[in-house]
Amino acid sequence: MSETDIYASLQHRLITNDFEHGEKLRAEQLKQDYGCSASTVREALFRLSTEGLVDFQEQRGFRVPLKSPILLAELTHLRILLEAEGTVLSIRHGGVAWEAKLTAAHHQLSHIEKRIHAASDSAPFMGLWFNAELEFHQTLISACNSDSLKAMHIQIYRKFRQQHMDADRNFEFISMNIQHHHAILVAALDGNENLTRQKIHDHLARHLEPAKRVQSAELAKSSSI
Amino acid sequence: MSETDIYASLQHRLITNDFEHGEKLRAEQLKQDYGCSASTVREALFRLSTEGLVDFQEQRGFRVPLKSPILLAELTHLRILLEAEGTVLSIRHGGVAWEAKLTAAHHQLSHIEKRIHAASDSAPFMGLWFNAELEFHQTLISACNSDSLKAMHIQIYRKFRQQHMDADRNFEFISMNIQHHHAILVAALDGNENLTRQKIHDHLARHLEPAKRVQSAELAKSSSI
DNA sequence: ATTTTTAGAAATTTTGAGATTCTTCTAGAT
DNA sequence: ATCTAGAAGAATCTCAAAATTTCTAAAAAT
Repeated sequence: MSETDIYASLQHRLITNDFEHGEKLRAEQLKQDYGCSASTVREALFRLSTEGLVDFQEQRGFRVPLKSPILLAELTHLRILLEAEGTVLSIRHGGVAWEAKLTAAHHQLSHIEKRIHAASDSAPFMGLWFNAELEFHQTLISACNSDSLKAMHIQIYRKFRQQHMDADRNFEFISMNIQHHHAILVAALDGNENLTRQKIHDHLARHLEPAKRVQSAELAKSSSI
Repeated sequence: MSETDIYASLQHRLITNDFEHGEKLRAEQLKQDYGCSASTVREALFRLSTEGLVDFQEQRGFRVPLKSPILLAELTHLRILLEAEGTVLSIRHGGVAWEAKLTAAHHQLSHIEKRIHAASDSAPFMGLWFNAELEFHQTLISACNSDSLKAMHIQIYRKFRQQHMDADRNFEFISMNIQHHHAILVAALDGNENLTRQKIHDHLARHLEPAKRVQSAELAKSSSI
């Protein structure tokens, strides 16, 4: 297993909350999991720290970041900013190929969400849902013609997931999600840029405090770049 | 010299173009510069690769990213997006303290730019100008109440600088810059959010191809989050 | 009872050598 | 002349141990 594989594996474990928030990450311990030396794990942890998925302090090692409602709100704001911008650009440059891809991604996600909605226990579906949800949101911005924007978005998305991996399993949430995703799809296929921005905002703003939600909605009305 | 110091030093060297674009970065060579072992340099290079300031390929080491007009355009777009958003938030939350800080930062920058404008050779001022320019743009977004937005901005800014460190030395550029920075300051102190967005856009859009500039201006008129 | 000191334990950082992989160069075949 | 195979050389990657720093908790001092 190479350094890059270990990096990818740790990244996945961090965003699926395989570790506890605040937990110490010791290279000497983690090397057991991967059958390699501590230095190799250390290199991977350094990369993850630059990305913000791991906290690093000199001479006192690595830790999983603590849970923070403030951070979650910040990340939500940035997701709204980047996804709204990226989706509008996709509407302009994407063409039919993008519309087809988006429809497909939505269909897949919608299918899984309906199964969760019907099932008594959503736990076994969470892995599938996770992938489909990411795929849908990535497809939204996939035709924006900016690799930098996409890279920034996935980075924010990962930190968002790390902060927010629970409470996502109740009936009401899934029910709302189905409606939200559908509203975004319809607005985007219709080419209605402002409505698309609005629906992306509405979808993500549920992760903000009620007070912040109003503030953010106000901002939505102002003009941007 | 600790790993963190080496990381910071290499970061600075990379964004001031101390290395050639495309140059190979050998840990075995760089260790000479810092009097440490190759592994320590390697760890720093890994961190920089995650940040996008260094390209990494398994089994073929590290390289300084090539110059790319496309990448510069993408980074410019993201700077406009983040700085416009951050500045509008600062206008709302900053209060008098922020206005004072912004005025001070502008005064400092303006002073240096006027000296450059008067001088025959701008080269000796570039270091000062670099710091003052970054300080001004960071102060714009400093009261946005989002450490995540600031972190994202500095990351984009560094990559922008790495891509764009020349051609910044001619008369016309500095002359325009003085006007641009002043226009942003006035609009921000006036609390005029839309005008501030517009001026930030105008200031940064000079790094876009003429065609892209129009496109970007259109986008500026649409509403955002 | 509270604070400070200190010695031992534990964790982190750094190092340099060995193993592995890639690149370049050369000789022979097409 | 071009292409391929193989060997020599160079760079990269991995690892375990040494050096450094921090942490813990018991003893001493206030």
